[in-house]
Amino acid sequence: MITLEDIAKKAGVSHSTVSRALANSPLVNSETKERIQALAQDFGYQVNQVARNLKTRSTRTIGLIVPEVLNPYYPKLIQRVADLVKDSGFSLQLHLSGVDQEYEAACISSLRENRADGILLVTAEQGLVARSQVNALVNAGIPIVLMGWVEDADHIDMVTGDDAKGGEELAEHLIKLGHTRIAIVGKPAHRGEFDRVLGFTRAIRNAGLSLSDEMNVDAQSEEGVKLAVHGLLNNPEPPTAIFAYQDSLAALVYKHLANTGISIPLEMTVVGFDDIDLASYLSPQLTTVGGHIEPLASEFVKLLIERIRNQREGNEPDHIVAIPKVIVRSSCGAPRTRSLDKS
Amino acid sequence: MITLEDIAKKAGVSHSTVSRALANSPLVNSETKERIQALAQDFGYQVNQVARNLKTRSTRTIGLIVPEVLNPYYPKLIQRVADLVKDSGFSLQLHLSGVDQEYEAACISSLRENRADGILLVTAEQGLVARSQVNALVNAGIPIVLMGWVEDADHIDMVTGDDAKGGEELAEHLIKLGHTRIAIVGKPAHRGEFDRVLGFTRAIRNAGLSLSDEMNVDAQSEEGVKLAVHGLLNNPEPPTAIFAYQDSLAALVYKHLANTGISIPLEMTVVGFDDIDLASYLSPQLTTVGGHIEPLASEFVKLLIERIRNQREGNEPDHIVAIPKVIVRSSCGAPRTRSLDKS
DNA sequence: AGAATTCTTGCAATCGTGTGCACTTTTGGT
DNA sequence: ACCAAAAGTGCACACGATTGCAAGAATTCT
Repeated sequence: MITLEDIAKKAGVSHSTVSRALANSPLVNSETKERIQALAQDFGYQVNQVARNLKTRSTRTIGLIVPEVLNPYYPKLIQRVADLVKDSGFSLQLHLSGVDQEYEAACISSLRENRADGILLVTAEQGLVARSQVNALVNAGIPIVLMGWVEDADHIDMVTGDDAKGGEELAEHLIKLGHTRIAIVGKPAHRGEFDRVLGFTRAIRNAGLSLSDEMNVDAQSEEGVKLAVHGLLNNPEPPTAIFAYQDSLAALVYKHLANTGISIPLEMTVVGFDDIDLASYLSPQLTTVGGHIEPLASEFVKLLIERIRNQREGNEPDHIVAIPKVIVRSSCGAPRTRSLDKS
Repeated sequence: MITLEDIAKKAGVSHSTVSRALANSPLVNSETKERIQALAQDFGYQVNQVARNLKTRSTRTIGLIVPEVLNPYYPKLIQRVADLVKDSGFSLQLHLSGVDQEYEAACISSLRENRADGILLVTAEQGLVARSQVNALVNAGIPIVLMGWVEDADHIDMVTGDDAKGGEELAEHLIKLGHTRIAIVGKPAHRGEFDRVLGFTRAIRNAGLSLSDEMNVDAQSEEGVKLAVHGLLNNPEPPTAIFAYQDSLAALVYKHLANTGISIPLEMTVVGFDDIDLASYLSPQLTTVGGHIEPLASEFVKLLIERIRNQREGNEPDHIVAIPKVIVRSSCGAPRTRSLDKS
């Protein structure tokens, strides 16, 4: 690999001059500057960022830790974050903390050792696993922003989606359509999902409606959803709407309703949560809650980069909350009413 | 940030000894070694990989360049690659080359400047854009492996999925079921898709069947698929099977068949290509072609790491081909025949 | 006891850049 | 022509680690 020194020899100057010339410093004569730049170009000189990083004590790299990438929620986030990071002139170091989450701490360590300028940490179902490592970062003054739902983290910058509010608005949408018997299907695995249900049930109770236990069924596997749906349909008073609080579960609900010959939305309204791509591929397209990933990702990156740029001011940790929106598609109708067209 | 020197002072030894102690070198007395290790632990010493990388002229980092991450094909690949890279003791630097692909060259430059030990480059629809940069890498002896369909690249290591073979086997599957009038829907955007159709049509011709022009319709948008499906159904001799050569298109075909009241697979067989998650969420589950991402990713990483580990032997560039499999699900039936159960 | 060997440890150079400081050359003002 | 200011360049050190070599201390052997 060709170095500053190599170019210096060819140009008959010292490496300092080459360094300055390539940095376009006004300290070097414009003719020699051009000569050196041309030479570097010709010989395909590529700066050694490792050396530069060592000298300048900065890497212009930010680390992104995400649990996994198969759940379509995360790629959306990654794409957005990557674009923003790139636009800000940083590189992205991606780490997948894995399902077991043991690895989360190792990811943080790796990023520290590699002197990332800042860290974006997306917590997974278990919440914040590597709490002590994160605290160490904060104490060391290394910028870090969390994304997710983390308790007892007032001292850490954080962005969060307000799933409770989203659930609430979704319930209000159904109530406005006239539904009074609404079922909830799923099994909360993390704080966000728990909040969705919380907001949803709160809105239902606020509307003076009741939510009996048999309208609230656990289900996570394909088989579980099948049993849940059949159970609901066999109820003496079956629901007119089903809230599956993950889109992927809603897709399974679709499937089992189809097997039973029940039409959506004519005979049953179904809604989900997350707005993954699948939601608009389903037929009929699924009404769901989402749209907060983009603003969330923006704040996520923006906040971190501000911290990196000047750590001195605004020392108060920020907690930013994004409110998701109900995305109305064609899987909802008024209860037990036949409408004329289905397109 | 705390350095070797800091620990050395606290331990009353030189930084060389600390370095050796932390590397668990047999050159240092076991008692002092333990003392130093304990000290480093207590003070939370984190090695500066930047400095280490400079000295050792290796970063234990490999770069992965992928066009984007919203197409569900790529996350699957990324997850697999990330796991393998991690297991081999490397870090992953992810770059998204973007849709315009101008940025591909910039990604390569960045990875070179950061002295990545090797580069995994997934080409996009346009094929290999940054050809000159890749050639420069090869000339400089920097390990790089391509994934995709690249012409005139005999001198570069490459892994490729044999889409033609996959298309062929898919066609044979349909022929075996008894189909004779088969339609193809889509619009080839890159070499892989082109190959799928090529293999598919070849198998059809080899079976002595014909493929008229009106059975081969362009479509890529939702509207396009709608028109295509309606056109096919209104044909005097409509097809009994439709091959949509991306799963996402197949999903649209599903939707428009449903709108027309045609049942899959009783009245129409539909098959796709890619095996994205969507394929098994559809109802009925979609028969498609896939399963080669995992082996492809494995070879991708394995090849690169072998090149990194010892560049001397096996200087012949490798071209590895993975053959995808037909994944039979429930969207296929015999033509125009009513079967008894639909599960 | 003296010499040879083995253990430990420190010194100093190195990786490739960036940059303060000193030094030389050029410019400009009188 | 002389001197002050400005411009251009190189020297040398620093960033934080690794590592060959030498040297001192401890051990073993004759």
